[in-house]
Amino acid sequence: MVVDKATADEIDRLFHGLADATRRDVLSRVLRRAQSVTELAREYDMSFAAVQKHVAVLERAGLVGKQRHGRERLVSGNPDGLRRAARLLDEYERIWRHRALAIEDILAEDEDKEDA
Amino acid sequence: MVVDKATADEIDRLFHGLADATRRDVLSRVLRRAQSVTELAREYDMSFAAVQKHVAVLERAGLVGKQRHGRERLVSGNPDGLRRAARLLDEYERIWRHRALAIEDILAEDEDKEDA
DNA sequence: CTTATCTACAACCACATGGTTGTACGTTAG
DNA sequence: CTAACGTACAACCATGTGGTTGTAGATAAG
Repeated sequence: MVVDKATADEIDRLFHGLADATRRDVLSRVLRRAQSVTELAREYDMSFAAVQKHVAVLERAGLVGKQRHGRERLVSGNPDGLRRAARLLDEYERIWRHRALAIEDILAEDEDKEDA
Repeated sequence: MVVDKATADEIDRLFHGLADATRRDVLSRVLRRAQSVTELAREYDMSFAAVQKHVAVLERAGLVGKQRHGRERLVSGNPDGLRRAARLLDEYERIWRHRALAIEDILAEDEDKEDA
């Protein structure tokens, strides 16, 4: 918490980026191979502009990046964004595990009392 | 992908649940200790009903559960939900790593050709 | 140069979201 | 029993989101 100076908004954007099936699909595609927006748009039953917006959301979330390549913009996956999300989830799991350990300690204490 | 029969909507709800600072804070609190909605509501600068809605979102996401305890409803964290989210992120990372390995293979091939 | 392609962006619409207040109901405390 | 508490839920409002179409700017192709 102290180390991670990510603002709440950044984290909001990160998870919001992942909270849509189309965006997750785009992400998995560009993780495999960088693709132009037009190329991506062909895959979905929606307008080019809609796909463009989804890519923009992923970009703001730090999950993908764009490199211009001639007249097209190649969208590529950014594994750092994923790792950031994964580490955040790890923190919550750590909280849980810490609590689980604390409970074990309490149970152990009870056993000690029983022994006494 | 074949094994995970989670619908896209479920995953949407999962990440949407995590995409709000208040909800993440509620989650971290109830992971440490189950609390009533009123108790939680005291911590935030918003109405009881608003907190109630956030809890409902977390509940639909499978991140928390409620146990009735007298006249209050105790909200407690559900680590399974977290683990599900973490595993999903792992899948994306696996895609990336697979691609990274593929690139290494290609580079190795190039080296073979150089040797030839 | 002209044309076609890829992209960006604005305007618009329907609907979801996050917030509010108010009301009603079950349960505990006096 | 009555009063207070914890919760649930409906109605409402402002704003955000996901979609559309249309227009305009760069860049590549002929």
